[in-house]
Amino acid sequence: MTSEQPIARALHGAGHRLTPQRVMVLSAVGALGGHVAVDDILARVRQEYPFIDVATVYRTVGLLKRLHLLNEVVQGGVSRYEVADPERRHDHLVCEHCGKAVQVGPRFLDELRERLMAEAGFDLHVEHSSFSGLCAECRLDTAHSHSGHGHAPEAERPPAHRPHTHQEAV
Amino acid sequence: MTSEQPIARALHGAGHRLTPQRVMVLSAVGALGGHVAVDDILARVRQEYPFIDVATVYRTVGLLKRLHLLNEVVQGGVSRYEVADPERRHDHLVCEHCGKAVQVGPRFLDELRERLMAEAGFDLHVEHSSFSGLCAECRLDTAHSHSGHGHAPEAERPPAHRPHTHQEAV
DNA sequence: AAGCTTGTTGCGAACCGTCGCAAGAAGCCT
DNA sequence: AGGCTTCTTGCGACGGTTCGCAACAAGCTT
Repeated sequence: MTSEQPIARALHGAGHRLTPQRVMVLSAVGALGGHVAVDDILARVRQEYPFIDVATVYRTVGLLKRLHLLNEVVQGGVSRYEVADPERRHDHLVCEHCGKAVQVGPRFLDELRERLMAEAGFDLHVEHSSFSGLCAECRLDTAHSHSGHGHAPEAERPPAHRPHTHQEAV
Repeated sequence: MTSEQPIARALHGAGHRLTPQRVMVLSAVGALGGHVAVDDILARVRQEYPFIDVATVYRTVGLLKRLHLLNEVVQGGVSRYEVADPERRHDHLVCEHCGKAVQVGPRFLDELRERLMAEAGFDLHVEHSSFSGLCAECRLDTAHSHSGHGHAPEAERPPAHRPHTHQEAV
């Protein structure tokens, strides 16, 4: 199982060094699967190397994200990570109510990207942006009285459950 | 200048209380103008009421945001606020390089909203989402070698300048 | 006007993430 | 292999933000 070929190439290609910590962080995310929090990564890596520091994990996931080896999903203020599979690119819509991350295909946001580029000259980095709202389920649950979507300040969203790692595909 | 009519109605309408702190925070944001950081709000309010706490300011801007009296702009990890004017709604694209917030009219993101709602059943809250990328200026500056936009992990973005309060309209 | 209820405040502690720095180690060049 | 340079690591400290809790006060009720 010497599958650290890609990470080695990616790091060296960008002038970075291949360190055990980096390999361990990446494979921890892979092993844990889904959307993994920094804390979970830390705990996992410490199973085989107890001396790793949180700062290192943060720096590493940041780097791996910039190298497109990891994707970041910001869920309720905290960041979670997943291994980036270019074959199956998808973006995340995070529900403010239940905290779940809904995955959508590239087609939704690519159009936005192109429009922003063409009309505002702004190069949107979809992977670094965060899309927040209400998922289909919670939208129906929360559908009490709503006269209209006007400006009259009134509606508040209920607090979230803060689950651990939920996902849902579209 | 008894213009706290709206805030009173907004708070009461949503079952919240009208407190001096809340009024002061809102008018501080208005008085300071532009995209205001929590620290600035705190300092400003303390000029007339030195006992207010940071936590209160945070709780208050959070509440006023939920009531659509304030908009939040997340710039490089720190939140800034501006008074929400429904007449001139606009959304923010934050540049990862220079930290500036580019304002764009509603037309860009409304379409995305509708599409996500129709096709994924997801109710996107544009005001709570964050759009990150490169502004026109920085995109040209940063345009060194870029063979293609493929998956080959290579490109990293340079560090930001972290300015204080920059704005730019489109 | 006085009482009660419940949302709010201020405070301190906790939390997530980042920074600066000195020690350690990748990778390069003999 | 040995040495050098420069990137990384681990650590402690710090910044922005949130949380828990007891004291406080808005606004309702009488």
